[in-house]
Amino acid sequence: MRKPTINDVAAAAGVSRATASRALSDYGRISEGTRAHVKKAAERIGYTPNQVARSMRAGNTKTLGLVIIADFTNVFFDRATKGIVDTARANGYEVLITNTDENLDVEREAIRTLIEKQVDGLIVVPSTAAVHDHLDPEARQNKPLVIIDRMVPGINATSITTNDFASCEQAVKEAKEKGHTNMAFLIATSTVQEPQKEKPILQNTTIEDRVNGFMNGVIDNKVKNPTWIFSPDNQTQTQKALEELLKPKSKKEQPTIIFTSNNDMALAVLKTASKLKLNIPEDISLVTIDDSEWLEAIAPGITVVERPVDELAKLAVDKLIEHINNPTKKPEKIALETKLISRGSIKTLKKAPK
Amino acid sequence: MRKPTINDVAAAAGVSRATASRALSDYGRISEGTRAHVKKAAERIGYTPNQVARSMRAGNTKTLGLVIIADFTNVFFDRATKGIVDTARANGYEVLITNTDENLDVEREAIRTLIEKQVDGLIVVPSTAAVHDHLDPEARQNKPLVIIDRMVPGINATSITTNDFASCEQAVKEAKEKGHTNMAFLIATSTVQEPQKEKPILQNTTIEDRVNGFMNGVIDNKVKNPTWIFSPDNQTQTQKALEELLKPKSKKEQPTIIFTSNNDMALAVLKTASKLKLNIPEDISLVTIDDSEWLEAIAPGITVVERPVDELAKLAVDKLIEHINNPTKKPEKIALETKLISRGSIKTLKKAPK
DNA sequence: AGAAATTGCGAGAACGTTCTCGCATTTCCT
DNA sequence: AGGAAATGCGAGAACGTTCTCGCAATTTCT
Repeated sequence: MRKPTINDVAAAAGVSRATASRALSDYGRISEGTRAHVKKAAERIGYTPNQVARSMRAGNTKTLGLVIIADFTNVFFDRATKGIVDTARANGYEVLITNTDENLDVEREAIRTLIEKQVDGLIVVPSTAAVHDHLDPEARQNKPLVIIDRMVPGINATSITTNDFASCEQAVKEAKEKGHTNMAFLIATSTVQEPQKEKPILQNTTIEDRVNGFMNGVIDNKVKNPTWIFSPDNQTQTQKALEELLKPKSKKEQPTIIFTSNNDMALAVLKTASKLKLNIPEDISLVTIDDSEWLEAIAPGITVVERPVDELAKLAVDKLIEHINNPTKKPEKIALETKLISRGSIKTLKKAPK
Repeated sequence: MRKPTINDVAAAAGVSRATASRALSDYGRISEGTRAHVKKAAERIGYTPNQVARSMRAGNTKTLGLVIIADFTNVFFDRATKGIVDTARANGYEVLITNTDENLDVEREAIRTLIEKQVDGLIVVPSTAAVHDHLDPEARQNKPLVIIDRMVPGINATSITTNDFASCEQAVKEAKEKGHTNMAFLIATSTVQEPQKEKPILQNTTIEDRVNGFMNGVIDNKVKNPTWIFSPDNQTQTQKALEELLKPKSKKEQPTIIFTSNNDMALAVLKTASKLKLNIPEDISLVTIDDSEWLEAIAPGITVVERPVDELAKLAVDKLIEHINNPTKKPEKIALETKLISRGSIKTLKKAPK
């Protein structure tokens, strides 16, 4: 009734447990005859190895832990998850996944649990850049860690991020060249309660990088009076702020283009535009960050800053496994380049002067 | 240098290993004083329990296995994954995830691996309805199994699916009432090499259910000459078939509405419409299955059949845990109701003639 | 006060593997 | 042919827990 163990295989084959193990795991000194004999016996009684016991002995689990933020409005995390799972599998690892919903306490608890489950390494999207005690080597029992998407200053771990700065800057340049002078920037942030115009302390380095890229574009291209809206990642508040922004006023003040810091914000723009009967790009232009298939499919195609998410995911797993195989390997800080994909969502207002 | 075990805690507290275990896991007979003393010692030396060893002894891992299809064009699987991970976590379980990309061999292998890793139960989106030997009780060592999204005829396991039939039928009815008589149906299938008009053997029961719903709607509403396109889930071939369908011809033959069987097909329609400069719904109406935030955000909002994915995910985990806690529990077949969400993507051609 | 019940704790087995030894037996070399 | 080397296999320990027993010390009951 109990499921067969290696002892049962040994008994069925008439050999010792040690020999059975040697036959099944192909190691050590064993004759070809007995090996085949044991394998046949194992097959006959329907034996399957117990990886938990094997892990116990071996001291590794061939399992990676992934702590990530599940957010469907942004395919980045879903794509990253798939990339990580597939790459891990190709290397003989499975992945234990936890979703934090960007909550630090959940993240703490998740890492503790994964460590207790003896994962061989961790990939984490940190929910905040402010603290990292729960990510420090002691907290993770010196297990290798790769953080992705966002940097955490001062952390002792390999990180793989994207360099959004240049592409954001370039997006502003492209808008200016197409004649846009009144620009609005809609930035997601979880620190502020109400949408505001002043730059708050941003929770993570990725958003910070994007804002800095936009700001640099504003300065380089001499954009006058850009409108900044820092809004919580919250549909109702964001849409209210947008309606305020887009409702008819003097031509001088009305923005002709909106840059959003993520797809959630872009969706808010689309919804508000739809509500106010504004068309893209005839009435308002739009640029966002992170590509998604629907951004390409909807007419006229939304211009986006694309991040190399598949490459990032693969690299994260590869680097993690390198660390697992070589514990003395030094951490690296890797930033992958992004790309501005120009589609039809920036209206050409006039030829650029000069 | 080694990380502390319960033996180290025992030594540090000056008690036996048994007492240390009693103190840390809060069971058995132990005095309040020694319990506190041991806990303090554990804290001091930085002890964290080893769940692998615990699993070894206990015979359970508090881990569930999820075998799913990662497909970003359809949020269903991503939402389901999140729902499953979160619900599992709330019940003290972690989730090992494998992606099959709808490949049966990968699915087979994934299930074997998860069983070897001693998961306490499995949730599977079966890639095909045709075979299920790898899902049979022996193959999974009598571990509980819940299959979701698709039925597998003749399988001995709990299944949680959605009843798409009624909503698909209703969608056709609504189109007819708005005056549509020339209808086209675009169905995803992986069995055919080229788009075809004849209904092939469909790989899974969910698609089958949708097609049957559409067909029933066609019959009930006396729709003449519906156009059926069964196409592989492949952008280029599907778009070619669509261009053929939508290119100008006599008014009589031109469909005024397209129903698609999933979001991937809907994206193909959007792309083709964009390419041919056709607007939705002015030039062509559209209805698809499975809601996504962008389907609501893009003007004028796409009418969809919504499936209760969060509920489905939660139910899958709840039922699985019930089976884990009560191995004699009988399998159930549960079908959740879907809902037609009417937005603006069906153009009103004329009032229905009552 | 003496017997009975209760309490607190340690010794040791068990979960299912892998791996190090050691000991026969066989093969090889001169 | 006789010793050395190689081969094949079994006994037993180890990985880190939990849990059953048994025993001494304490408390409770009559």
